[in-house]
Amino acid sequence: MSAAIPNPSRALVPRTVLAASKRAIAAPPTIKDIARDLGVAASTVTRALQGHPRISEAMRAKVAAAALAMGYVPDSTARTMRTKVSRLVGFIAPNVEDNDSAAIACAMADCCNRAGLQLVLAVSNDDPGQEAAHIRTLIGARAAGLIIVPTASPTDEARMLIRRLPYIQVIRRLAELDSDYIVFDDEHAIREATKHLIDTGHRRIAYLGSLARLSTGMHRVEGYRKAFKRAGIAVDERYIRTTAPDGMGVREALHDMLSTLAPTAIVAGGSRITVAMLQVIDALKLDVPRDLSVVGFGDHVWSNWWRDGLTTVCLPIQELASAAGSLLVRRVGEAAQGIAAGPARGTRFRPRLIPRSTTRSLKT
Amino acid sequence: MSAAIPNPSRALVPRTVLAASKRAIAAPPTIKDIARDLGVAASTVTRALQGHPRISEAMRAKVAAAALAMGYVPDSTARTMRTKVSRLVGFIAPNVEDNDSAAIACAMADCCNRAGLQLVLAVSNDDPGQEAAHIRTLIGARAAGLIIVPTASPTDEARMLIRRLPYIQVIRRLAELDSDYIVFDDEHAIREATKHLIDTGHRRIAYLGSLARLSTGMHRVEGYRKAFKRAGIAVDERYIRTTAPDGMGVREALHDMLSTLAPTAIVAGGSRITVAMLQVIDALKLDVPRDLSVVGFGDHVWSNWWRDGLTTVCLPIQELASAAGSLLVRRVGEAAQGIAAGPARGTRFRPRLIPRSTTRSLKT
DNA sequence: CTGAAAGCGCTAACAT
DNA sequence: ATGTTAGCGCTTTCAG
Repeated sequence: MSAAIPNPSRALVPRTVLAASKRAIAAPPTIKDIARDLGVAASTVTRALQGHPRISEAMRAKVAAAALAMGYVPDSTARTMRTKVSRLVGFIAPNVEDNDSAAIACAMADCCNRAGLQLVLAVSNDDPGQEAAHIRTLIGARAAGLIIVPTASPTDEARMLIRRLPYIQVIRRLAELDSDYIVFDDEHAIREATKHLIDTGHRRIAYLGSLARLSTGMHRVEGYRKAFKRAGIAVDERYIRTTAPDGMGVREALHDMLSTLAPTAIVAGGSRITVAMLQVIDALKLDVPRDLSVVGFGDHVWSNWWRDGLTTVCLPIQELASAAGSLLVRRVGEAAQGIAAGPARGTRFRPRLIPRSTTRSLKT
Repeated sequence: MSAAIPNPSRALVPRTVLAASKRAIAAPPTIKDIARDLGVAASTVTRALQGHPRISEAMRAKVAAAALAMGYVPDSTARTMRTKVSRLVGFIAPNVEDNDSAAIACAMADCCNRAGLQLVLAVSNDDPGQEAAHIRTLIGARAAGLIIVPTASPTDEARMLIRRLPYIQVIRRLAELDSDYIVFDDEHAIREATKHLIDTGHRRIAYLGSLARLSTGMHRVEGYRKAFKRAGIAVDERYIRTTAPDGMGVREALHDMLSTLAPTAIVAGGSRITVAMLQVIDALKLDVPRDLSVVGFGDHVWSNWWRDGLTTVCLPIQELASAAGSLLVRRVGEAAQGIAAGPARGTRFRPRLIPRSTTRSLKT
C-alpha cells in the first residue's frame, strides 16, 4: 500500500505515452518565441513581464503586446523548478461529499486564490495509504503548503514527508503531528448538547459518536462525560456507543440502545452519523420528541426540515475555513522568507447549540 | 479583469519572496544525490526508478533502497518540463457548496486518481474573469486535461486558451465551445415534472428557473413548454419566471407569481432555486400540497424531510461524474498519443421524477 | 548494462 | 537598459 515507489507505477495512463502528448495539439509559445519575434534577449522578456524596475516602458509595452498576441502563458513548472516553490496548496480531506468539507474546500480555495495560490483537492477516504500517496504527490509537485484533515494513523512515510512543507491540521488534530491546527471545540459542542438535555430533566441520554481513535471522536465523548460530571451525575458508560458513520453501523447501534436502555434522548457525535441517525429514526417511525429527544451535529439548510426543526450543534465552518486559509497563506509566506515558523499554534472555534423542536423538557 | 498579464501580479505572496523558500526547510534529495551516494550516474538512477528494461536487477534494488532511505520523491515539475505534460487535471465549477458539484468533484477526483492523475479544484463563482484566470493557470501548469462547467459567456481569452488541452464540458454546455460534453437531459427533466402536474389536472403551473443564458436554463424552460404543447394546451408565458438562484431573487419572483397568477402548482428549475423556494414557502406558511403543489429539482437526503417528502427530479450525479472522469482520462490518453480526438461527443443522462407528497391531483 | 551530455522554459547573477 | 550565461531536476538520445 504505502510502498515507497518513487514513480507512480499504478498510473493507468503510462507516462511514456503521456510524454508524446501536447506536441500533437500545438507547442505553446515560450519566452524565447517572444524574444525572437522582438529581436531581444529572453531575459529582457522575463523582466518586462515581471515589471522589473530597470526596464524601459517602451519595451515593457512591446513585450506585453507580443505576449498577449501570441497567447503566451508562462510555464509554471519551469518557474517552480527555478524558484523551488510552486503556488500549489494541497487540501487532503477524508471526503468531500458531506457539506462541511465541501464548504471548507470552497472557502479555502477562495482564500488561496486571493493570495495567488492554487488549491489542489485530494480525497483520502480516511485511508492512510491514500493519504500518504497524496502527500507524496504534493511534495513531488513542490507544493507551497498543505492543509490536512488527518486520518487516525498516518503512515510513517506520511509523517516523515509532511514535515517538508508548511502544513496545518484542520477539523481533526493529531498531537504527534505537532503543527498548527484549527479545529472546532468538539468537547464544548457535545458538552453543551448534553447539558441542554440534562438541564431539561433527561437522565438516560444516549450518545452515538464516531470512533474514538480520532481526536474529534475522543473530545466529543469527553464532552458527554463532562456534562454529567459537572451536573454531579454518574456517567453510565452503556449509553455511549461509537460506530462507523455509515447507515448500517448506525442502525445497529441505535436499535440496540433503544431496545435495551430505553433512553429518553440521544446526542449524535458527528455530521454523517446525524444523517444516518435521522434516517433510522424515520424508519422506526419514532415520535420525536415525545418518545425520544434528538440533538444533531452540524447545522444545514435541511435542519429546519426534519420534523419540526432539528435541535443541533452549529459548526462555524466559514470561520474555520477562512482562518485555516489565511493562516496557511501566512505560513507559506514565512517559510518563503526562511523564517522558522514559531511554535505550533492551535485555534478552537466554538460551536453553539441551536435549540429547535426535537428536544422536550421532562420537567413538570 | 481578463487582462492578459502573463505573471499573476495580483499575488499577495510576492514571488521573489517565495523564491527564497524551501531552502530554509531542507533541500529535498534529488536523483543526483542518490547517484552520488551510490557512485553511479544520474541516468542509471532514473532508469532503475522507472523500471527500465535494460537495467540489472541488483542495481534496481540498490537504487530503490537508497531512494526509500533518503525519502526521495521525484520532482514532478522537472519531469513535466521534460515530458511536456503533467498529471494535473482541472475541474472548474461555478461553486462547490451545493452538493451536486461536490459529489461530482469527489467522484472525478477518484476517477483521476485511479488513472494516476491529480484533480485540481477551481471555483469560478460563475464569473468569466475568474474562469479565464483558472484556465490560464492550468495551461501554465501544463495540465493534462480539463473538466469545466462553463459560465454563460467565457472571455475570448478563455475560449482561445482552452483549446490547448483536451477538455470536456459538464452539466452545462456551450455549443460554441465545441467539445465533448456530458450533461443531464434538462429538457426531459422539467418536461416530466410539468407533465406530471398536467396529468393530474393542474393548469396554472408556475415555473421558476435559472437564467436562460445558460444551456441548462434554456433547456429546462423548453421542457416546460414542451409538456404543455404535447398536452395540446397553450403555454401562458406569464407563468414562466427566471431568477438568480439567491434567496432574494426567488422570494420576489415567488411573491409576485403567487399574488397575481394564483398558480396551483410550481416547478423549480434548479438546485439552488429549489432550496430557496422551499424556504420561501416555509416562510409563507403555505399548506403544501393543498394550497400549492411543489416539484423540486435535484434529490438529496433531505428531500424526504421537507413536509411529507418533496416530489422532485432525481439527477444521476454519480453516473455523470464517473462518465466525465473516464471520458477525460480517455481523451488525455488519446491526446498523449497524438491521436486527433474525433468529433465532439455528447452524452445526456436522464433524470427521473420521484413522486412523493408535495403534489396532489386536482382530478375528482 | 551503464555513462556522458544535452535540453525542457524560466530566472538571476553577472556582465556590458 | 539590455545581453550572456548558468542551472533548477529530470529524461533521453547517443556512446560506450
